[in-house]
Amino acid sequence: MQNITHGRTQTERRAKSDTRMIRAALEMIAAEGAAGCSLARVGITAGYSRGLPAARFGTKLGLLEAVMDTSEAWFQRRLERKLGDRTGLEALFIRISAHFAGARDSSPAAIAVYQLYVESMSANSELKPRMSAMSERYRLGFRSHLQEARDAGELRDGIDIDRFATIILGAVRGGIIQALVDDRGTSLGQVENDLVKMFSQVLTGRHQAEV
Amino acid sequence: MQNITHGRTQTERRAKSDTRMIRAALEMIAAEGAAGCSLARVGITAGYSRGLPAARFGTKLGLLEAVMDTSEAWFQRRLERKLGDRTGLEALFIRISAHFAGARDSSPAAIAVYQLYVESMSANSELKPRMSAMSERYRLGFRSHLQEARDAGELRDGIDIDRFATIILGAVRGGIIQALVDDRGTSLGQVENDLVKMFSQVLTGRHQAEV
DNA sequence: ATTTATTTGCTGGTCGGTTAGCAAGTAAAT
DNA sequence: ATTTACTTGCTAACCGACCAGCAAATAAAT
Repeated sequence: MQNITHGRTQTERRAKSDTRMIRAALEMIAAEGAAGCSLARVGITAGYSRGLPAARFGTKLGLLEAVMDTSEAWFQRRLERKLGDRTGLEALFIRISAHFAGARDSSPAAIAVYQLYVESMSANSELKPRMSAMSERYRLGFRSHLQEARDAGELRDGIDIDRFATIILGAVRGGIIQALVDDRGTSLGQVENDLVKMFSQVLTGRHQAEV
Repeated sequence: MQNITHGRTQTERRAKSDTRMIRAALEMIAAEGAAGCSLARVGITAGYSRGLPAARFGTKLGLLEAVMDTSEAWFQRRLERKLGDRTGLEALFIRISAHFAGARDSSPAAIAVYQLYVESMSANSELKPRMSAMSERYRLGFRSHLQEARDAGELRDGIDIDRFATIILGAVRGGIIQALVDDRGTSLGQVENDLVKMFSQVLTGRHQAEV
């Protein structure tokens, strides 16, 4: 094994091996699903031994949870940078775009999280509660923008913001998954555009200018 | 092993073991994903030996393909019965409901197919082309109703029926997956109702009577 | 109708490969 | 010197796939 530990301090060492292993796991999950992502291969692919992932994350579930946490943090950072101080409907559409952007960059992080998301649909998935909690955080993100939009008078009457937050998140995720299954990247932008236009019309009650 | 071969003819025997194994596979996939569905356990659970699934379906991929074919045929039969001779927007909404109904019945068939659907998102999934083809058939189902609706003058101007078929299928599947991940059955009906209302408004251009 | 030949449904042993997880040991930083 | 990062040896379990062979069902021959 070569000397890959150029970072001198222990904390740097640990951080470096952590990120390398997480990255390897992300790509492996994105390519073959969670089942195809084995602890041993993660260690080797990251440039370490086959035993390190188990030593670091304890169990495979621990590794998957670390993957989830890292990816969600990465998405939230990117989202906040894009959002700036925008609020209301404008922020809502930026948030929709951020979800699509994550998938469009073909960033393994986004694809892997979707993989884990859908796999947690299984009845007895150990990461189901954690995934459910993450979904609720995403949903509340949309909900907060809808609340801001209502306060700013941007919404037509009769909009149930809780229900619409659910619908929007579901439609966004469904569209992304569909595009990923169908053919990589082809219609992702198209679907994003159409969804934004549709929700704009539905939420405001009037048609938007054709683009 | 009990005498489970009450059907005397070979064709009956084969049919019986086929359906029993497919059913076992469906439940296993629904509960633990495709990876957790092993050939050996399928055989045992179905009441046969662990070697039969491999002898019958050849490979694991063969079993998964048989599962897909069976489930899609089941859904299509149910759908046609519900559709009757309805066309246009009415048929569109019935079709949406049929997708939700499949999931709501908690029928393992529906859940297993969703599981396979999302797992085929993986880059190198061997059943990706087959799943992609099935998605296209579903999409064309929605598209045909949109075409009928346009011919009947039910649609407002400016509706791209190809794009909308994509959007509708994605939103339906996304909503179902979300409900399955979140909590079994709670919001499935709610999401179905909201989606129908939303698409009704968007496609016709006018608000529907509140329910 | 009875016997014989052949096919078909099904069983269970086995093999090579992979897995997660643990324990013991080595290398590096403090 | 002691803690921390990391590697290696190992085990028990499981996987898909292949195989030889048994028994029931079917076809052919008598």
